[in-house]
Amino acid sequence: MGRGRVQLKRIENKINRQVTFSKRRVGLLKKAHEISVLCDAEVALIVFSHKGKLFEYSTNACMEKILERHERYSYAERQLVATDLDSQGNWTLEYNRLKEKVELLQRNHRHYLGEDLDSVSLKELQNLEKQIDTALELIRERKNHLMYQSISELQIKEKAIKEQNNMLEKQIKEKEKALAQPALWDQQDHGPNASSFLLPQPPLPCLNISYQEEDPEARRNELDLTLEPIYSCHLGCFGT
Amino acid sequence: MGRGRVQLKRIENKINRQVTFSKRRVGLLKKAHEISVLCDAEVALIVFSHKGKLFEYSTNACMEKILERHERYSYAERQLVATDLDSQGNWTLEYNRLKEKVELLQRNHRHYLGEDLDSVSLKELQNLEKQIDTALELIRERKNHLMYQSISELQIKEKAIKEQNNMLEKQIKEKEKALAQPALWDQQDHGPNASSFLLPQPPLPCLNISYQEEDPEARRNELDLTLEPIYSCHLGCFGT
DNA sequence: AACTATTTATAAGA
DNA sequence: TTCTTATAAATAGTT
Repeated sequence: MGRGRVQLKRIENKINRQVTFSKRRVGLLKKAHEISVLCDAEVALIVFSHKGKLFEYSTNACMEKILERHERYSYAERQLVATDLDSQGNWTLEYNRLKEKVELLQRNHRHYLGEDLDSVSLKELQNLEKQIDTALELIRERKNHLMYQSISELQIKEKAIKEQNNMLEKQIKEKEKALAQPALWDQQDHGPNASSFLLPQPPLPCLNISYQEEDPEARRNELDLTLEPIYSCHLGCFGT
Repeated sequence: MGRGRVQLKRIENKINRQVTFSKRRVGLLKKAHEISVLCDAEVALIVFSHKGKLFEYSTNACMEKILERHERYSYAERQLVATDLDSQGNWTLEYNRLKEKVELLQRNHRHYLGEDLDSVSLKELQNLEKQIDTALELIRERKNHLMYQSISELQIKEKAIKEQNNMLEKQIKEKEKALAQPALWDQQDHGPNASSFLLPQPPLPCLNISYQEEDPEARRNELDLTLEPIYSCHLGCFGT
């Protein structure tokens, strides 16, 4: 388009290149806008001149949103491509893939350990962070489970110990009664009280067993009620 | 270019729009490549079709690098613009930006609630799911904190109650002693023992206070030791 | 997807 | 830079 054909190679004449850049830049941005409007597409166009000056166009002027979308899309695509190749059964490809994969894994492994991060961009770092977060989720789930158990057991213990307290207090009351009527004590109360003094534990095991049979489920449900609503919260947003 | 002028407005005929999109998309990508080569410029072009399919071009196929460069550039620019506007007091621009932002936030908010997802592709949905997972982290952190507190408190309680048990058992022993020597009881032990019978609680508050002053820290550190190693675990990776 | 009449983009020149 | 103009390229409507 213009006088004479254009060869697709760098224009060596500096002035010429600059002029062509200005003209084509306008044309490119215009076309980007046109396809965006005509075809209801979302377009983001970024152009850095040779000198490093930035020119950009984006549908509805929300560059960040489109880049964000691209970020998400290309991340997901990478994962799909990886699984796609699995089902092809091409062994040469498979081998090269495996080699690449090993390298990737090693690199990732280092990244997961926080090493070799010089070559990792901020965005990639952010992604890395996310991935690690996700990995943590499983661990946390397990941890949570253990913690719930721990709480349940502590609560059971607590109950049992309280029960034991009550028993002991009752014994004290009995002693008090006995002391209040010292005349009767010699004949009646001596035997039973001596045995309960030597063996104060018996009530505890019995209580433990009965609570473990029955209470843990109720306790866990109680805790779960405070857990579930959290998942319906909605936080965070794309835009800055 | 073509038979008849084109009006710059959305093509309502669906088929027509799709065809035009295909044609113009090729043209646009070609032109992006041309300016890149001819003028030694760095170009990144992202196009999402109406249906959400991605098409992209980037100089030397390094999209990430260019987007990063843009990120850096536009961040610096934004700060300049921000300070500029502050001193200019250009409220119209500011207003429009705010309006855009609100719209964006609202759209995102709906997506986070699972509404309005018709225009969101499967891949984007998968990513959205991930983002929500990440948002959950903060909530879980808080929850964990509360759970640790709960455990600590239960353990403190447990200790205090056990302590109380010990006290009560001691009292029983004293009673036993007193009963074993009924002759001495009338003159010496009556006053003190009666008061401890009427007020069995006093030892507990004292213990509670001393534990709350001193034990929680030790307890929490104990728990943290089982927590920290988890964060240094390395799981998951990019490729599958 | 291929054709073709037109419009549009732009290279070169001023 | 901007305008002009000849010409190459892109593409809308059609087949």
